[in-house]
Amino acid sequence: MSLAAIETQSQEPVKNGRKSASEVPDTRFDRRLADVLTHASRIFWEKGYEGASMRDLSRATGMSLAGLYHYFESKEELLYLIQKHTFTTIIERLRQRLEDATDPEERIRIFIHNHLEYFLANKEAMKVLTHEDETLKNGRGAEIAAIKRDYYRICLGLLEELGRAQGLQFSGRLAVLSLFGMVNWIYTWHNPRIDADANSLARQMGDLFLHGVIHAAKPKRKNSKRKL
Amino acid sequence: MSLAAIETQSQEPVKNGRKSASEVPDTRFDRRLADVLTHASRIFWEKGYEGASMRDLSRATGMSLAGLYHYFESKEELLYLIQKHTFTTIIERLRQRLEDATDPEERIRIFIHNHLEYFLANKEAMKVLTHEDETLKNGRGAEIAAIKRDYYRICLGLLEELGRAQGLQFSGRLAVLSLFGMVNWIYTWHNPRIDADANSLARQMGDLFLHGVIHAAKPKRKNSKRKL
Amino acid sequence: MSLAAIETQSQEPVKNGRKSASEVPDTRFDRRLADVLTHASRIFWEKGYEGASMRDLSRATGMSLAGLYHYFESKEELLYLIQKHTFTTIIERLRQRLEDATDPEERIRIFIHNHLEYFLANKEAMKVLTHEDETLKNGRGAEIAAIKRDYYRICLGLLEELGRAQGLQFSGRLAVLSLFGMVNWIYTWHNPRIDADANSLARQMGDLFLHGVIHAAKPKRKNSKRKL
Amino acid sequence: MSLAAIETQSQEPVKNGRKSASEVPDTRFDRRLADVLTHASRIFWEKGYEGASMRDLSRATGMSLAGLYHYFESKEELLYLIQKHTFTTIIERLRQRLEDATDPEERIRIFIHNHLEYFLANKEAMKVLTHEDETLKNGRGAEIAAIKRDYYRICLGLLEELGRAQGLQFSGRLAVLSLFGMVNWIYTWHNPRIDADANSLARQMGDLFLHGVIHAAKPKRKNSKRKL
DNA sequence: TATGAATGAGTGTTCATTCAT
DNA sequence: TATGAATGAACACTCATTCAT
Repeated sequence: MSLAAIETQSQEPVKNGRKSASEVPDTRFDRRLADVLTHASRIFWEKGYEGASMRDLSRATGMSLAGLYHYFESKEELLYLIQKHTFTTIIERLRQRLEDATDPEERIRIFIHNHLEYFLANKEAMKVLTHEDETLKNGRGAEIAAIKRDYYRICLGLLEELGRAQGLQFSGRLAVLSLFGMVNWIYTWHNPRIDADANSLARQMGDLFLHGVIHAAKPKRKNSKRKL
Repeated sequence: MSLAAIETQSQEPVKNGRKSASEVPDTRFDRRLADVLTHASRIFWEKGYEGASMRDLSRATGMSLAGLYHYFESKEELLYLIQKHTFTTIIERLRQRLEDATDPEERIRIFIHNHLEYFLANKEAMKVLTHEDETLKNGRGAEIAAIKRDYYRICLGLLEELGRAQGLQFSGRLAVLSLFGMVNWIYTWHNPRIDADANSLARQMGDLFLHGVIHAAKPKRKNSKRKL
Repeated sequence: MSLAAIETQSQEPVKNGRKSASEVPDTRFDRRLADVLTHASRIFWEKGYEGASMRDLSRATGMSLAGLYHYFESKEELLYLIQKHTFTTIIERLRQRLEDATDPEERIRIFIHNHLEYFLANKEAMKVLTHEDETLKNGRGAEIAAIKRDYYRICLGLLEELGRAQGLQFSGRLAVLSLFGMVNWIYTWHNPRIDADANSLARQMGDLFLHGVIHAAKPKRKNSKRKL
Repeated sequence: MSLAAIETQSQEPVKNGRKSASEVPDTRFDRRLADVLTHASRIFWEKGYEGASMRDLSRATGMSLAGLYHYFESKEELLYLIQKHTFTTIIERLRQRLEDATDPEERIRIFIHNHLEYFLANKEAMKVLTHEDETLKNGRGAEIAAIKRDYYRICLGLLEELGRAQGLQFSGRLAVLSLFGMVNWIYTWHNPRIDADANSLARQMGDLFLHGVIHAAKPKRKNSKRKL
C-alpha cells in the first residue's frame, strides 16, 4: 500500500473530490501528494510538528503555500495522514507475516522484526509517530489512538499465546510496554554505520526479551537457588 | 541539591555578575527562580518546547515577560537549566546509592530503581529531557550531551561488571540502549492509578532485563536443547 | 423581468461574445445564472460583500469556483448585477403602478407601498443595496449611482406634484431623504412575526409622512396659535 | 467623557493592567489609545470593518502591528470599543439635555437634535455603528445590543409622554423606528456644503415627524373629509 | 529588582483570481 | 461548458526579544 493510496483514501471527504466514474487512479496526481507527505514527514522529523512551518513544507516540496492548502485542509491533516499511513502500513505488514507462523516465540520474533525493519527504514516516520503522540485533536486524534490500541492488542495477544503455551505468569501489559520501549527507542540511537541491521537487531532484542519474559515468569521451581 | 541551587550556579556568568563569592545566598531569591523552572518544566511538558511561549511561562509563573528575561537569557536557557538540573540530580542520586552496593546484579537493579523512581516522580522533566533532545544548540547542547554520555557510561560500566562476574558475552551497547528504552518509555504509558509504583516496576523490569541479558548471553551449554 | 434576463443582458459584452442577436435564449442556462445571483444575494446579505468569499458562493451555488468565473468576471460583477437588477426591478414596477394614478397623495402612497412591498419580500437585496453603496468602483459604480439618482428624482417629482397641488413650501430634498430613511431602515428591524405587513406598514408610514409634510409645510395661517 | 476615558475603562480587564495606587490617569497614555480609536473609527468608516485590515490601522496610527495588539486584544475589540463609546456618549449627552425640559414636544425635539448634532460631527462613528450592527459576537455583541435597546426605550418613552399629553393613539414602535430611519439615514446623504446644519435639520425633521405623528394619530374628528 | 511598552519577523490560513484541459 | 490545479498577496494574530525606566 503506497503513501499515495492511503492519502487518496483519506482525501475523499475533503472538498468536492469528484473522483471520476471509471476510478482509474491518476497516478501522476497521487504521486504528487505522496511526495508532499514524504517531505512533510522529513520536516516534522527534523523540526518537530510545532517547529515545522507550512512555509518549510512549501519550500521542501516546491509547492506553493496556497497549493499545499489545495490538497490538505491544514497542517494537522498532514500529521494525521502521516501517522495513519505509518501505523496502517506497519500493521498490515505484520498481519501478512504473522499468517504463516504458528510457534508463539516465532510470532513474537516476527513482531519485533517487522517493527524494527520498518522503522529502521523509516526513522523519520517513527519519530513523528512517537513524538507527536498527543498533537492530534478530537476525531483525528481518536482515530490514530484507536489504531495504536489495535497494534498494542496484537502484541499483547502474541504474548498471551506464549504465556499459555509455556505456562508462564506475568503482566502482559508491562511486558508489551517494555518491549515497545526497547524497540521504539532505537530512533534515538541507531546509527547505521556502527549499529547492526534490522535482522541482527531483531534477533538480539528477541533473545533479550524472550529469555527475560520466559525466565522471569517461570513459576519458581523449588530448587531455584536465589531470587534471580 | 535544589533547583534553585543549580539555577543560581549557572546564572553566575549572566549579565551583571553582582553575585560575589562571599555573598550569603538569598534563598528567597533562589526559591523564586526555582519556582520558575518548575513551572517552565510543566509547560514544556504540556506543550513541548516549541509549542510553549514565553507568554505562557509568564502567565504560569506570575512573573512579567520582561522579568523572565531579567533572570534568564532566553527561552533556550530555561530548557538548558531544566535539562541540566534533571540529569545532574539523577546522576548524583545514583552515585550515592551505588556507593553501598557491590553485587553486580544489585547495582543494576539500583540503576533501574533510581531511574524509575525519579522519573515517576518527575514525569514532566522526563518528557522534556527526551523530547527536546536535540533542541539545544552549540555549547549548551554539547554540555547536556556530555552529561548524558556520562549517564550512559555509568550504565554500561555496571553491565560490564555483570558480564565479567558471570562470564557473559553480549553487546553492552545494545543492552544499555534496550534498557534505556524500557525505562524511558514509561512516561508515555504510566498511569499511577492502574500501574505499579516505582519499587514494583523496578523489580519487574529488573527481572525481565537481567534474566534476558543473563540467559541470552550465557555461553551455550552443550546440552541446551533448543534455540531459546 | 427575471434575474436571469438582466444577468444575460449584462453578460453580453463579456468574454466570447458568442451570444448572437438571433439566438433563442436558452432558458435552462439563464435559470442557472439567476440562481447563482439569488444565492449570491443571500450570501452578501449574511456576510457582507467583503466578508463573503467566492468560495462561499461556490459552496452555496454548487458551482465550482472556476465555473463562477466562467460566467462572471469577478466578485464585483456579481454585486453589480444584483444591485442593478434590484434597482431596475423596483423602478420598473413603480412606473407600472404609477401609470394608473393621478392624485398626488395617492401617487406618493404608491411609491411607499411599492418600496416596502419589494423590500419586505427581498430583504437580502435591500441590505446589499444599502450596505454596499460605495463598494462598486468606476464604471459599474457610476451606472448604479445613475439608476439610484433616477429613483431619487422620481420620488422628488412626486413630492413636487404634491407641493404644487396643495400650495406647500418645503425642501423636497429633505423630504425625499427623510422618506428614504424611514422606508429603507426597515431591513434593520422588521420582524415578520411581530410587525405589520407591507400594506399596513405602507399605510401607516404614508400617514406619518404625508401628514408631516403637509402640516409642516402649510403656509402659516394668521391665526395659527403656535409653531406646531 | 473622552474616548480616552471609555477606552481606559474597558482596558481594565485586559492583560495585567496594573493601574497604580494613586489612580491619577496617565493622560499621555490615554491620549495615545484614544488616538488609535479615532483612527480606527475612520478606517472602519472608509473600508468597513471586514474591509479594514489591522495593517491599515497600523499604518494610520503609526503604531506597529504588534503594538496594536499590545493594547487591544483583537480587531473586534476595537470595533466594540468604538461602538460602546459612541453609544454611551450620545446617551449620556441626551440625558443631560433632557433634564431641563418638560414639554413632551420639546423633549422629542431635543432627542432629534442631540442625535443629529452628534452624528453630523461624527459621521464615521455613525456608519460604523449602523453598518457593523451584527458584527460583534457573543458578550460584546450582547453588551452593545443592550445599550442600543436602552436608547430605543428612551425614545419610545418620549413618544409615549407625547401620546399621553395629547391623547394620541399610534404604534410607538413604528413611530420610533421611522424616526430612527430618518435621522440615521443622514450619513448616506448629508453633504455639509449643500445641506443644512444640525440645528436646521433638527428643526425641519422635528416638524415633519411631530406633525406627522400628531395629525396622523389624532382621533378622527367627525367632519374630517377623507382618509388623509 | 522588575516591568510596561514596543517591535520585526514569523505563524497558519484564506483570498480573488488564472489557466490548462 | 465547466472544473481541478495552482498561486501571490494578504489576512488576523503571536512570537521571542529589547529597552527605557
